[in-house]
Amino acid sequence: MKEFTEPQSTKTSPRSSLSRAAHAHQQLMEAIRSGQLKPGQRVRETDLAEQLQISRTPVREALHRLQSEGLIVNAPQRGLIIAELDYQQIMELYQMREVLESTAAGLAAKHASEPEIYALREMISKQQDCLDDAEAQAHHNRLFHNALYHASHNRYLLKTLNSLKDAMVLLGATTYKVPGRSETALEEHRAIVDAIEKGDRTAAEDITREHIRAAQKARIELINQG
Amino acid sequence: MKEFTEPQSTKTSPRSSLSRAAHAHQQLMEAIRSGQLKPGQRVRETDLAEQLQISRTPVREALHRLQSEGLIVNAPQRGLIIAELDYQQIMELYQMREVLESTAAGLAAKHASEPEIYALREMISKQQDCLDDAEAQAHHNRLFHNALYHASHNRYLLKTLNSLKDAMVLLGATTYKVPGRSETALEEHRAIVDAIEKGDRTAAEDITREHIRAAQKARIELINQG
DNA sequence: TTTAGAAAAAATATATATAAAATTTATAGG
DNA sequence: CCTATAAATTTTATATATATTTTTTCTAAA
Repeated sequence: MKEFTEPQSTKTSPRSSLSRAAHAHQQLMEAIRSGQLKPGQRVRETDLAEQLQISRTPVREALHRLQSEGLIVNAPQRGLIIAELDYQQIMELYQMREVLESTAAGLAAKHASEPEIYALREMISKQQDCLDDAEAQAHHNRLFHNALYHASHNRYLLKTLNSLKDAMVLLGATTYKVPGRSETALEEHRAIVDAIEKGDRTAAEDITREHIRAAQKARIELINQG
Repeated sequence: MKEFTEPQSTKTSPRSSLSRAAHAHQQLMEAIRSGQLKPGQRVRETDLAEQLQISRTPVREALHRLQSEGLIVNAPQRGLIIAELDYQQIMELYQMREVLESTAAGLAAKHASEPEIYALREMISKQQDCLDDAEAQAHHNRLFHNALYHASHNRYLLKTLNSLKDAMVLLGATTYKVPGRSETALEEHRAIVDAIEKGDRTAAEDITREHIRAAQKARIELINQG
């Protein structure tokens, strides 16, 4: 079996200060994101150890971590496989995001510092600059949401939302491929930050809830098209 | 150092079909719950391997898992220690529970099946039967909340709430030790199930939010007494 | 004393070897 | 041709050995 292609000088290649286990985890996440590893596909310690040129021990740790994150599941009669989310589970995922992201925005409206709000605005402006590139949009979108999680100043919320974000990798194509979604999402981000800046908790919650619902609708559209 | 006392035939001794790693994890959780391992205390692979009479490998896995669950943290200059939650973090924990438990109750009002509602009532009745025993109350309380999580029919919510429940172990003494808390909590549980049975989502959410807030107040009371 | 730095000690990360499970394949009986 | 069972194979779990890294201890200079 062929080894994972590891693009050299890209921003995706952070480097060797990482433990081998952490590195393996990153590589696997990236392989899932890029589609080199597809949902349902089997994953074996031995294979990965060989492909990544390390021993089985750190691979094992990475696999355990991915299991606890729900990206890999132990399928009876099949062994470890990349998790396949069915429609129901995807809806549960968005339902959860709706609750948690709106909570994060609401808390940010109460607790975000001026520099944190500034950072959110910066990200929106970066996103504005690449409205035509769906992948870049998705990247900046992730950064925005991450900054929002931090601004909530609740560590459990932060951790859980990060975990949900990772699970989103399993869904494949970004919803920014849906025509018009980029522009709408950008507007929604602006409205969220406006509400946070005003300290309007309820508005921040409501707008964010609608933002996630819109993303969910775009996702359903993508699913129904195949 | 002395070995962990492992009470034999109690309900806490599930047995050997478990992998060693899973067993180690259980033992550690139990040691934390029982106070044999206290927050801030150092935890070493080698020690545990010796105490549990197994090799370092499964101990390592258990420790990693506890780390990802937040029960153990890697303190710079000190190594692995049992996590110590400061006041702020405890508040964040209850804030998160407030959001998630109320969401779970709201979803249960929409999706719980008749047998699931029946199970909730059974648990309330069991709890009624041991109003004088704080530990037993705490046990039945955990079962009740667990059943509530399941009734929400959202796997991400279930998983996250279970994780929060585990983190609660770090808080030590149960809030059922606060005079009158048992009786009040029981009434609140009844009100929650009533709302669920009626399919009244908003009521289920509101009552549950208040239930968690009451628990938080009891917790604060415990903290302030030392 | 205090503090920087080297040496020693301890602990963790990784590799590899062995044991135990689980899965697949092969074979005999229906 | 199907089914059940056992042998063979693969894969994972655990143990142990080795390599790195981190912490501690000791020493010497300020």
